[in-house]
Amino acid sequence: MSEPEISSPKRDHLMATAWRLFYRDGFRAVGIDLILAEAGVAKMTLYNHFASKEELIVALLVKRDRELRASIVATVEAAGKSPMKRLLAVFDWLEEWFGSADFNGCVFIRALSEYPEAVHVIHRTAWNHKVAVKAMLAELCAAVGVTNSDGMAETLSLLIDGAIVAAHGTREIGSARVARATAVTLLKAVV
Amino acid sequence: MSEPEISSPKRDHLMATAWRLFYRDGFRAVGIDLILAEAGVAKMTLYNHFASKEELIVALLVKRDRELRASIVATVEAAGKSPMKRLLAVFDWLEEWFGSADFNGCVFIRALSEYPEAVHVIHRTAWNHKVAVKAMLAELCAAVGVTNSDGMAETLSLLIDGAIVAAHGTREIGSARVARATAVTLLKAVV
DNA sequence: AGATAACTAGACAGACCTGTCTGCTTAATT
DNA sequence: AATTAAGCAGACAGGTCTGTCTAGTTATCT
Repeated sequence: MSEPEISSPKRDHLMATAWRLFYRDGFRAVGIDLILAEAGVAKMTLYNHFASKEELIVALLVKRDRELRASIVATVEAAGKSPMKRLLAVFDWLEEWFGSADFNGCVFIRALSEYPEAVHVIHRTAWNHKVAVKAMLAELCAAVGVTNSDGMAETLSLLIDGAIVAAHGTREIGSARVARATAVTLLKAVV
Repeated sequence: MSEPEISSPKRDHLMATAWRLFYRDGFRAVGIDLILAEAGVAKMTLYNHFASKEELIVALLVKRDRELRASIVATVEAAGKSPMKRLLAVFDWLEEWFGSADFNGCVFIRALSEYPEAVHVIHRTAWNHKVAVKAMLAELCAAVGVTNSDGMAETLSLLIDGAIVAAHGTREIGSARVARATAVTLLKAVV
């Protein structure tokens, strides 16, 4: 409800600061007061833009979902026309992400973890992202010529999420390459 | 430090109560006071057994790690002598776990998420579990005759953790079957 | 110049947090 | 019977949490 897409400098700045702190330390670990102090913004400004901390978190997840998928799409497009190269570009994107300086796991998996109840709006919002990514993968699989593109997308999703968890646990990029190599093996078997 | 393996009724009861609440709601979401109230135990009793909340959490993760791996081993042993059946029994174990009434994700992935910093003792303890499971998988793979058993174990770990995340997001057991079918495909290709 | 909207600082409520301390009771052991 | 260990209830400290409210300030628009 309420206007979902309004943008303003203060709102954007609050979201950027909140994102940085939440992603670094966790949603429950970071309080509103810290976000306000770091952003240099008054408390009522936050509560004029967001009804609650929960709504702020949901807005951040929705925004991050859009940006992340757009980033994947850009990498896929840059990979050229070959459907196979385009699909595998997702794993290259993954490897680059794991290697970035501020990588700290997947915020959606972490949101699922911090708000574990199935009915919680943050839990559901986080899972929506994974569903959307799986749909992207299914399209890329279909372009490659995979008959059961939904099934293959589901499998690739497992590999990707597993690789993200491993990268968070080890701080190494290797799991992206393992996932990619496994994807190649699986795709060779069906195309 | 301090005696790591002491067991007492009060300590066990505290750990059981704490486990239930932490697993249901999360580590940061559950306070010491709630655990004490639910357990019917005085605060000083808790702090006589554990130096801090953090130490309690670590003790719970270590205990859960032992129990969980023992449960997997039991399932593997019950699967008979065929190395392939024993390896695939892990995925049957997974499916049964996903279907259990109180399944609420993997507490280790959730601990990685709630304590995202690499150096945090809870983060490291949680990851230790994943390393230990991977070692189990490598042994089972070697018994099957997989040459690169460590590599295959790494891949299967990705599938398993991905399946856990998916089961937590969907509350459905299907991801266990997808992971199992993928494992069969991969194993057929190398054995 | 007057009105409107956005932002500010800061107090405030009421609850919760972890961890410590004290004084008392129970139970087992010697 | 005396000692020791374990657990009890509850106060306490010092801080943090989300969210509300007030009153004053800036800036824009008509």
